[in-house]
Amino acid sequence: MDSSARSPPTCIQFPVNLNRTTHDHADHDHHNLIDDRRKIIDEMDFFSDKKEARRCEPTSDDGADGPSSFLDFNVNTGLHLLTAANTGSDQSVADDRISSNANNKRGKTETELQRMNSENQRLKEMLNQATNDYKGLQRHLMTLMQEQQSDNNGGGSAQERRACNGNGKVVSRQFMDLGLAVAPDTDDVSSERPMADKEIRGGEDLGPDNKIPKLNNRSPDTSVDQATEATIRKARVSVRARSEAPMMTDGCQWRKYGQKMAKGNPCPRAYYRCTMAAGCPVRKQVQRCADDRSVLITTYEGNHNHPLPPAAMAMASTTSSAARMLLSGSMPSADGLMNSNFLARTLLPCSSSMATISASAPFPTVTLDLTQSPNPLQFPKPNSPAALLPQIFGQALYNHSKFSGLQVSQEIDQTAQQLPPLISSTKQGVQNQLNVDTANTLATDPNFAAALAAAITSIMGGSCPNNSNNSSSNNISGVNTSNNNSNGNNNKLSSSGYPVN
DNA sequence: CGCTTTTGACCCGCGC
DNA sequence: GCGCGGGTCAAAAGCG
Repeated sequence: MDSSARSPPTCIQFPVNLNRTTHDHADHDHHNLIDDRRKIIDEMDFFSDKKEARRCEPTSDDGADGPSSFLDFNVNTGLHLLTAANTGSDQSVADDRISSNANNKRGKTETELQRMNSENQRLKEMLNQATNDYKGLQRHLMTLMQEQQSDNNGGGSAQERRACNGNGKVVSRQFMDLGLAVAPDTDDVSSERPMADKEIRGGEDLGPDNKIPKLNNRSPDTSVDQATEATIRKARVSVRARSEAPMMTDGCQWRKYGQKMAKGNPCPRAYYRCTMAAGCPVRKQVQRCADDRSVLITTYEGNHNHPLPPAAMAMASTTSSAARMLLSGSMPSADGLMNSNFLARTLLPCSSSMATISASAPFPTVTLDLTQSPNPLQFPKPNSPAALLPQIFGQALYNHSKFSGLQVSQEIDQTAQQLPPLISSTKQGVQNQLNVDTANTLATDPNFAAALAAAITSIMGGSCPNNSNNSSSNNISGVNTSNNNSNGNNNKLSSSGYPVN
């Protein structure tokens, strides 16, 4: 398994913002090109007669939604020309009946068509040139990163590694691992699904396996994997977010299976399990913060064993990655605890208060605190606040990757129960690489994570008054903060709609 | 009618 | 062994 083969899945960590940032990234490199294209099109319109220009306008609108991709570019240009050709053809038919000057007009149009064809050719060459330049730069960047990493290999101390953002192979591998944690390589899908299914059945009594202790009933050969599995399943990711909505939108389908009063909190804790696939082991708990009931605490546990919609990929990526990070940072050893504390410090160094790791029993937990607004900034609102979490975790994991040991074999071994790939096409594979670069670039921005958290907080807080608008699509019944009673184990709570995924 | 929520009961681990 | 608390089960109820 060479490093080049590993690269593609690396970026799956940032499924949502990747798309956005990829655009941004591409825009940086192709901004001039796009601008040039538009200018050129304008020029074409300028050279065309007014009728043609008017006819071309709707065509150019086809690709006018946001930053245009290369595909849009090609198609757009082609349509442009085709429209012109058709225009000429139609005109000639009509003109045959009307005027003897039609031939003159037709000849004019054909000349125009030839000119536009050559223009189109020239634009395509420019596009290819820009694409090649970009790929070359990207390769160069990767080379530099690897060189830097090899330089850093000499110094073994954590401090040294902390001081320098040595990435290269280490980071790549970490990203790969994380990618596997959520969405394994495309090529593995076909062989993976059956394995995942077998895993589910093997976990026997379909009955949402759950019962962690029961995992220990397998063959001795898999004892290590079992331990890893159990640890991963126990590892939890807790997200604190300020929201009046009953539940954080994460794109998954959940079914409530229980509710209890937790000690020390007047608000009940609701238990949900993922219902997007039978036997999916993922659970989550939703509870209001005792101190501040406007804060919603959502705790995720486990990894999905089924495909997820993009919206759900975000949170799934976050939780899965965090679980894996905990796995490497909270092994049952003194070193594990130390490592966890170390991780806590390395998580989001620019906003250390946002993420904490608790290695204490019973379960290692990463807590993402999105309730603090260190640096209010304006960000484009994503479809789901959860969509941004992987970005934050990307930062955390990026940093963590410099310190933690990597369980490559484990990661590979556990691909079987991980999610299928988010990305399958070659073009998107290229985007993956761009995404990693983008994530790395963003991770180096000291204000990025903090600003992002502020944006998330504002988004979630802003969704309160009309959360039916923002969260109705994915919302699930959850905790009601107002009508809690504290007698006995269970409380009656109001319910709401189901996810519409 | 099928799915989800509710909710009392049950199981399990842990501390004493 | 017992009590406590967290977590889950499953029958009943609710809902569209």
